[in-house]
Amino acid sequence: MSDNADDDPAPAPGSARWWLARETDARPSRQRADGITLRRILDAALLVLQEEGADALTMRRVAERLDTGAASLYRHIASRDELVVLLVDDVIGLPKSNPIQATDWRQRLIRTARNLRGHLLQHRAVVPLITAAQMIGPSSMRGREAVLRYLLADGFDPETAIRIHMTVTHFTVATVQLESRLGARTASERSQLRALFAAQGEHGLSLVSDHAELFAAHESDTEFEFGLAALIHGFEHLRDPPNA
Amino acid sequence: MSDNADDDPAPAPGSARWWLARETDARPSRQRADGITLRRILDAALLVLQEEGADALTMRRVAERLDTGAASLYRHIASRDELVVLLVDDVIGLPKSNPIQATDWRQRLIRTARNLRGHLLQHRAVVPLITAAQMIGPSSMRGREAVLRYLLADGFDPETAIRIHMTVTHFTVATVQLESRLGARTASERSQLRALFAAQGEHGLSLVSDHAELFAAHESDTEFEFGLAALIHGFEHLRDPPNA
DNA sequence: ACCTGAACACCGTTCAAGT
DNA sequence: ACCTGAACACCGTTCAAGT
Repeated sequence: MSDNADDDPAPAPGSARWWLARETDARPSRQRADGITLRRILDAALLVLQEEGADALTMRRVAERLDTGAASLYRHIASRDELVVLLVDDVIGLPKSNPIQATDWRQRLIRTARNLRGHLLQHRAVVPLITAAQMIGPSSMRGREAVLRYLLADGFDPETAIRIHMTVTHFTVATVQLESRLGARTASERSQLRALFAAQGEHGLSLVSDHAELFAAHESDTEFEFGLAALIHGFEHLRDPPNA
Repeated sequence: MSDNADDDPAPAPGSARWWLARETDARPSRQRADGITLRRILDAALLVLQEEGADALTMRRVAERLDTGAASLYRHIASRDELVVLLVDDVIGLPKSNPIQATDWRQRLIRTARNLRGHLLQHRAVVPLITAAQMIGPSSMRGREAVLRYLLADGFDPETAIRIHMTVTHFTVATVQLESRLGARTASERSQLRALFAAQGEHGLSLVSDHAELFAAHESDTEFEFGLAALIHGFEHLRDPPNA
């Protein structure tokens, strides 16, 4: 009789329903004879991703690293999509971030965002795989709790605190994500970029062409710091209750 | 003797070198007998994407729409990657945006960003395919020229203007991108989300659990407007020369 | 000269057959 | 009962054979 999706037989990997089902089913999953575990699959997948690139992340290749066939992986995960979701959450949770010491909420927000950015940049390979759907896994939840704690302690009301947290987190992930496929820019790539901007004059885009040098010089580190500083300036106007 | 990549035989689709090579080779590409053109391929691809989803965007399926075989597409594009890059730039360029009327740079920035967001939301299917690499195609370049024009006219120095443009554009695209895989949230999905947040109490995350309702209620429209307002507040502090 | 069917080297996933 | 080789239904891309 239900017309919602609560009884959908197969929730999409990464969705709230999927994570919930996962908590419920959290059976210890009796040790298999062959010694293959979810942990080993995730480790193997991360290695494939880092060493061979995104295109190489196939069930067959991961299985190869574990000296078995692709079919064997299906005893531990239901699909390749699940593997990706679990891998992303796993990597997001890796940094045993030492608690952030700072007296000021602005400083704590900035350091938290920089920590996340630094961590993501160290794991560039997984960044393109991150979607909002995956940012509700256990690792993301732990990060949320910590940020929420200090924003509330600093006098923000819960609604504003959550909005600030979401905005900064999404901004940080997104900045890394949009730059991740460009990779580290070589001098040659930068000069190609300058040439491309300069060439736009031929299509009547004189301003883009005139400032080709500045566009080519644009650094995503700078953009991140600039945007983060602007956001935090903006948040001060929205503080509640005002510090008067 | 060159140790840079300028003579790399096959630049990656979407890279500056690739776009540059495309401008140079801009031969009119003599009409084929069968009437298949790049234009028709892009239109067919967009239809496949919108009607059948991301997984259906295969060379075979696009070719089917044009009553031919996959091999025939390779006379017009070099690879599937090229198709995706061209499709994304094509869609970004679609809106014949009527020039934005506003007296204030803040208002113009806000309307430009909202226009872009609205346009992307109307073409959700292509959003996950956007990367920074594609945002240097001809359509993006045209948008850049327009934004740059009014920021410079409003007294920003070129470096700041470019930074503001890049930050707002990336923020806007990224916000849509992170939410795009969640799709329109149904009441059921929202209640699942609330349940997931509420369940975090069992893992010691009491703040996340206590505010489950607020997290589940979080709207990406609100986040977008909140972040955009905060960014623009922040930009005012960085204006150069100051309006004194 | 142009076009494309058929083939190649892959995929994710399933399941019958083995242990 | 558990595991997995082999098969199925797909991919993107190539190229020899056709027109």
